[in-house]
Amino acid sequence: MKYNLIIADDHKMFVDGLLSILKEAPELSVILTAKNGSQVVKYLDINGVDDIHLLITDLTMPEMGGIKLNKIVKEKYPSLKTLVVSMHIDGGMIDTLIRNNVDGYVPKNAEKDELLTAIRTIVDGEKYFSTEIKRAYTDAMFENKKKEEVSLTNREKEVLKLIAEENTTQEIADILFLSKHTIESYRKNLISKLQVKNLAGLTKHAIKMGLLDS
Amino acid sequence: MKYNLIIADDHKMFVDGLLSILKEAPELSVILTAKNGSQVVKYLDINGVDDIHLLITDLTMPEMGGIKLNKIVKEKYPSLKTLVVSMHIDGGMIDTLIRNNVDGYVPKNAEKDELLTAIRTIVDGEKYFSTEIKRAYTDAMFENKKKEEVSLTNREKEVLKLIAEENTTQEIADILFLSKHTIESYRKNLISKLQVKNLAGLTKHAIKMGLLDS
DNA sequence: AATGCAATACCTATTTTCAGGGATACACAA
DNA sequence: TTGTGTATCCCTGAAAATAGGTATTGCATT
Repeated sequence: MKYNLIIADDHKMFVDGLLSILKEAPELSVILTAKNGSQVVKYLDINGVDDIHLLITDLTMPEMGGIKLNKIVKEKYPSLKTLVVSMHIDGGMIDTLIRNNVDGYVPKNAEKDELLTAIRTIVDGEKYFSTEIKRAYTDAMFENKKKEEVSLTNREKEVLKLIAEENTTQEIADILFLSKHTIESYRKNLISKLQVKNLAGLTKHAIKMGLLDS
Repeated sequence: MKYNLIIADDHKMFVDGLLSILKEAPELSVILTAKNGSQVVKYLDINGVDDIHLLITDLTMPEMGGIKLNKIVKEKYPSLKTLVVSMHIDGGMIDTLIRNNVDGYVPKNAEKDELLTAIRTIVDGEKYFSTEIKRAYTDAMFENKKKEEVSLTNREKEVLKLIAEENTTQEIADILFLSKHTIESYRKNLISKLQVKNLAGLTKHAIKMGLLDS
């Protein structure tokens, strides 16, 4: 059986590395390499998913990252398997991915054998998560079992981002054309939702959630 | 002329990608691939630097990262050229590297041709920096020319850490057995030294400086 | 039709931060 | 010995954040 893959990663050297590893597996062929999630979605929308078996994706990419890509793919093309290969091991991200039915996750510093094992396991219909990933995930769950169910609305994220960018309540109100009282409410809700004590805690969450450009 | 290289990067897949690119250049041969800076330093201390021409290094690695590695190498073995290949483009890091006499810097999403050009330019005795890197560097310089010389005292770092950990001034005073006024002074100095506007800015710096455990 | 959630807006009161001062004491170096 | 830097402490007044509420609108789901 032959399997066709799509690779999504904006780091060319990583893609090259992946391709050279995949050369060792003659049953795997790469149909498309994309620099971001949008390109993958566009390709699938045009060409369909029928002859594609696996999407290997990085997490941090311009335009559309791996988390959103995985979510969209699993909604529109649930038959397509997805494998995340990323440098970042973050319990929260893993949680989101699992909730969105990702099929596997290996860190970028994995051995090539592990990567091939992951790919073969997944195209075979099973899931594959590296031990580091599983450990990070359970760690995150134990550390802080509340964090799972924290979901912020878009407006809340917008406000949180502006807070972390050192704007005062009044400044945020001016930026968003809202009342200062509204922003105060958002801040209050953010502090209680994220279970932090002040601005410092909010800022740390904003960074962890990748809301800031830097 | 034949050139011998050392590669330092903890991401195996990236190293594989690099090796496959370097296969195209028969005059370049890789003598050592290391997972962190310490391994490189250890190798050089034992084997000497006489037949090594270029060190290609990532920035973020366990034990010893690329910044420290470059610094040590340039101090002990100034004849060895260094090329940083990293995903992170940070003006401050670039500045540090340049001050430590790095020979080149290309981002990991560079084309393979650019990487080969960089390597050849450097072993030829010139420096090579990608346009993205140069832009990021000048951006950083214009944005904020003070940042270079910001050095915090140990006490200031201690206070900054506690601030970022969501303690109020009074709480920090209690922890450090100091007057609340003292902590207020520190906070004030930190805000002006780091050129930020409030707690959020302080917290971001604390994170960037690696003061927090998380 | 009713419930729930998101987004919006307002209020009071208290605590904390922020801005801009000044001041002492000590150590180390020029 | 005369700075220079670090660490410590104090003051005032204004601005902002925090805590703990209430309330209206609209939209979506039940």
